[in-house]
Amino acid sequence: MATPYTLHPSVPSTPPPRLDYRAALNAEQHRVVTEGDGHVLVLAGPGSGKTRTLIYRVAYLLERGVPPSAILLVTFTVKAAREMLARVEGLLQQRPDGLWGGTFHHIGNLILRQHADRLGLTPTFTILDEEDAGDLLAACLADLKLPTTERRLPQATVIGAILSLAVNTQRPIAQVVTAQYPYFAEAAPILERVAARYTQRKRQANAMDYDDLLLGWLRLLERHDDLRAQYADTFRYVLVDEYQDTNRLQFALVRQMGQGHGNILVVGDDAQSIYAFRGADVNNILEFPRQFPDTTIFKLEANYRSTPEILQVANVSIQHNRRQFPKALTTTRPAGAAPIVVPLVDTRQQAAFVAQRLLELRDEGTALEQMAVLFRARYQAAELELELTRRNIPYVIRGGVRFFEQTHIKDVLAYLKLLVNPADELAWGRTLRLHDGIGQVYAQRIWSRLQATVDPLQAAFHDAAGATLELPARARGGWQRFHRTLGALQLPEAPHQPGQVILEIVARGYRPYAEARFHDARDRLEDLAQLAAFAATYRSTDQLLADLSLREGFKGETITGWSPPDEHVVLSTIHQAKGLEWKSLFLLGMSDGQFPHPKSIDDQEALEEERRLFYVAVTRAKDELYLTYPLTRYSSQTGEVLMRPSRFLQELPETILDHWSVQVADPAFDD
DNA sequence: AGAGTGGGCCTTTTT
DNA sequence: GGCCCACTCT
Repeated sequence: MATPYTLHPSVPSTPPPRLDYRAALNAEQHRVVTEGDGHVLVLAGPGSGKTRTLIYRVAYLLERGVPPSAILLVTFTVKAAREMLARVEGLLQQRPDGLWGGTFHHIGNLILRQHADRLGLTPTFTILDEEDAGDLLAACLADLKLPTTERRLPQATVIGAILSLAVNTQRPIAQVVTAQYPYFAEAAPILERVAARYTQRKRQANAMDYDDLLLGWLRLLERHDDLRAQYADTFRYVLVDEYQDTNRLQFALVRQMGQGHGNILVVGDDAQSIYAFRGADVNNILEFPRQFPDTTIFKLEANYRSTPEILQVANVSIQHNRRQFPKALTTTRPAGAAPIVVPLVDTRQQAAFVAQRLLELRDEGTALEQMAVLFRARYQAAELELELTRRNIPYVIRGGVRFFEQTHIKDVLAYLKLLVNPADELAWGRTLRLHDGIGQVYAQRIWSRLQATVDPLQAAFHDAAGATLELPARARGGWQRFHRTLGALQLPEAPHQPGQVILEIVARGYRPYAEARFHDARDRLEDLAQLAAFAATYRSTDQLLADLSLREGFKGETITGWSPPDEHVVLSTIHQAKGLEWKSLFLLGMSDGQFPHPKSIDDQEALEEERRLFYVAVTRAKDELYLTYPLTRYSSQTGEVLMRPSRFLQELPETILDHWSVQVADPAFDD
């Protein structure tokens, strides 16, 4: 049996105090917690205590004697799982050891490591991230040796996106292409061939991409009666958070995991379904009662977050959507101020206004922590960032480059990968190419020689001179250096602890390489030291690699010594703000042509999704909401273009909004 | 031919 | 703010 996700090692503790569920929950939440058996759909509006309800449900089950290992709690992100388990621990004064909590991918990984052989892999399989998948796809494309001039083909990364969408939505490739990428319609048959080749090469490399973690998991259950029985026996309660953002493949998994016991409780809000672009299907939640006809529906409609004025804007707006569960959110909070619409001359003025207002609010006593600025698309924050820097207002922009996706991190991890999984051709290629004289061509040649042997690691180890590799002098020098590093890592006295292995790799060769290649080598080497320190908390390298592959964590956020300035305002896309709340909220770019996104306006489904995004944005605000938009936009062709307010504003009655007319002083200097 | 620079353009993102 | 592409210089 897999080791399920746990927060900490087990520690014995005294029996917890029995919880007072009545006092902690409202009537409806209480019903969910105590009557949540069978197929249950919990429609939880924003700010309705959804997470609270879920953790009390888990606590309730545990208190009633359900073993933690019989509970499967699936969340949208690793972070959400961690937070929930920590809160359950806080409630029960006891670690819910053995509870299966995490993302679909996380659970899939745990299960697949146990039964990799059934899929023709070994338990040390590598997990490919999107970049790796793209690289392998590019190689597959090359395998097909297509005449380059003949047909217009998507880039490897685009092919990756198409294949991924096909898997996650459980649709044929041709259908995905027709619907989402019509300009590549005639390439569909070639994409099928690329996909087949890709599957083959992944198996050869003992590798799975993210989608395989779900697909492989489903296949295990569908094709192996013993495993289906085993897991039906293991899990007696399945709880799924953020159900509105699940896709069809995930639905199939939920259904499978719920077979037998029939205890599937899903929590979500159809009005907050905002991930269709990556395969989420709002029909999962809308159709849940039809998929499981004995479903009990609970509605959490009491909002504890926003003022009535803010909630009214959200409620009125979302009513313009057709397909949804009817709901009537009510707030428990006293009246406040109406949301404020603020037109500005242009995006610069918009940035200046926001910066100025942030400072005013801070002077009036609102900490920067309690304020955030949201936007539809990342680039919309560029001017604001300049303005905040100019005015010395500390900020944190959520997202950005992920720590583990940076080149230098991936370079070093590639060494670990090939040690754990010597079939991993991407790891070989990547590490080989770090050496002088070895590029795409010679890396490929070396790998094809190694691949032909029984044990590539041993083969590499035994050919110090590269005698069998037929390399030119310069590449042979690179090979010898590579060989020395590899050899040092395989000596009996070589470190096994992953943190030390990383230090060894850096000391052996990556340091000089990084110094020569990166102008910011010092920072990157510091990152690697942080990585080593993080890795030192692991005993086994394969565990480390699996965790890293399935981990969110942005540069600066997770394991580096960097931490945000004490006081800071948050800048975030609306998508990344889901689930969060702030006292004062700014929403930028509320103009037609920016929000809703122009590509969505001709498609009812897409437009409704944009409106849900607006709904998510508005409901992040507790007390104050500023909706700003620039009146003009510059276009290289037509010059200055006048813009109208977003249709999401125009479709609201004037009376529920306040309107400001402001003039902001231009900053004195331009840069 | 290949690297270096500048301008235009931009959905959204987790694993 | 960053990426991609085009254009230019070596």
